[in-house]
Amino acid sequence: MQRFNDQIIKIYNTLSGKKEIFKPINKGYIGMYVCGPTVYSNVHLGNVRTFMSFDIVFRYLKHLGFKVRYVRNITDAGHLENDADSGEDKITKKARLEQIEPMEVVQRYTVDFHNVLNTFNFLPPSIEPTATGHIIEQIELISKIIENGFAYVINGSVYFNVHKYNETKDYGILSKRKLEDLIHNTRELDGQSDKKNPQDFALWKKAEPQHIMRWPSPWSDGFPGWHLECTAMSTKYLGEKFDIHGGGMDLKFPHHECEIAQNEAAIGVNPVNYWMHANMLELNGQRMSKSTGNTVNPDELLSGNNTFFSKAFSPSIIRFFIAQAQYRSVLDLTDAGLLASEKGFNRLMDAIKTMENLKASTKSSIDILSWQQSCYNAMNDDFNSPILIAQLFEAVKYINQIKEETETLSSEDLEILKNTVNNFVFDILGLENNAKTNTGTDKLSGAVDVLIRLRQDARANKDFTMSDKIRDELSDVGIQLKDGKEGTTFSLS
RNA sequence: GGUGUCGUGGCCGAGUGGCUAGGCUCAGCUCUGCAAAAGCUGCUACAGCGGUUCGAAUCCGCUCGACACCUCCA
Repeated sequence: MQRFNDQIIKIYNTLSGKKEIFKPINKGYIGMYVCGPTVYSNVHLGNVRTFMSFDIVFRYLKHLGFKVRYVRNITDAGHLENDADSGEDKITKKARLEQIEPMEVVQRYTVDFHNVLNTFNFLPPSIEPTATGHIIEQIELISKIIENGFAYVINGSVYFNVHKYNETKDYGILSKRKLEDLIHNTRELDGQSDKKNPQDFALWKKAEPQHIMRWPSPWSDGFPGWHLECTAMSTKYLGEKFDIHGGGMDLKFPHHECEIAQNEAAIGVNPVNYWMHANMLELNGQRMSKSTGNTVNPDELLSGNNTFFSKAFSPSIIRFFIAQAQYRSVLDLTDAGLLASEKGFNRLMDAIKTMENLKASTKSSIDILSWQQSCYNAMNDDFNSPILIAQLFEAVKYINQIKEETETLSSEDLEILKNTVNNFVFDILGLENNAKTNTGTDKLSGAVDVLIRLRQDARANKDFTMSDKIRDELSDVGIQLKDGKEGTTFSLS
């Protein structure tokens, strides 16, 4: 269904600093590239937030009927510890520390990454290319940049000439930096450098003799620079110019700035129409940092096995918590915040369960179509998921009111309500109803229904000791009974 | 030091020149055998100080404060 014809999407473009109306290069098709992880350690929740933001973008665009090619790379080589020549490739360093083959590092943390994303119900990207799988493309790209005069070779390494580039192009166009300021503020790094200027960055690094990850090239046996892989792979799979490029805020400079420079230097075009940057996740008001221990891994949060949180939280509750903030805002992960999200999430899920059994009326007292459009409006406005969730709670109110018979919906409108809620909650936000996915739920509900009937009998006989005993003991094992006009229902807490 | 983002009610978090999201918490009421759930109602905020405007939390300036980036980072 081509719903996109009816919707006007606005995206906050880092390049312009404004919300812009989104127009894909080819009608109905979207090319989207998001910088994936460097697989040298376990992903943490900050990573999860960024990728989740773009997962929701991907899901929404697909829902609208766009054909989206979503490319998210795996950086498995070339990402240096720092910019000095002594800087070691992150993967190589980890391999040396753990005394294993670099590709074992890559394998281990790629698997971890995929496991975590599966747990959080991510949609897989269309293509997930690796840096090591595109060495040839990267070498070709470097050759072009050298040919065009924007890079130089020294001692087998190739560096991008930022100063030369800035003479005719704008280095800093994305991050709003001026080369002048960078020159004055670049910190002196230890170790001697082959670079002509500290602002120059590596396109190809000659490998030291002990370096295991190495490939032959016209300049030396070595490995590609980090910024290069994204340019090579985005060009290969999305073309010289594509629609959306996403990533974490922290990649804006220098990584994304360098991507633009490389593309301009090699091909002569700015590669991306819309740059999107997801903001950081904090833990208890402070930046997540491995060095200070202020960090929590997904499995620690899901198992409750950590020192920060009072209990374990399910993946959907974390997803819901993240979606309650706009992707461009800093979000603070706290126990109180997660507990509040858990309650809200459960209320939403209870309402969805209630919704399935609602009775239609002959007339509608609610303007369901205008409510439905407000859901789209929320997402159209730079993927504003918190507003969408506010609208979903409007629906919760409607559902309860219809159940209480203070509002009515025709069968046609009731279908619209159901479809819209299900689309936005499950397909677009990617939430999962935990009760639904529990195995054996049918048998469980059968058993609970028996207890509910026994309790009804007891209540009819005014044997409240017995009825309360049933209620309280079910509550103790996490089953909560709810008495309503239409009888008693239950939910799992 | 430079660049950028931001300061919203008890908490979390949207929004943005006039119609003032939502969640959680709290209080009251309705319903109920009692609870819970649900519904209804209440708590009316935008750091401070100036300015622009008929009107600003929203625009401009200053002050104070927070954060990010400038070195690898989602």
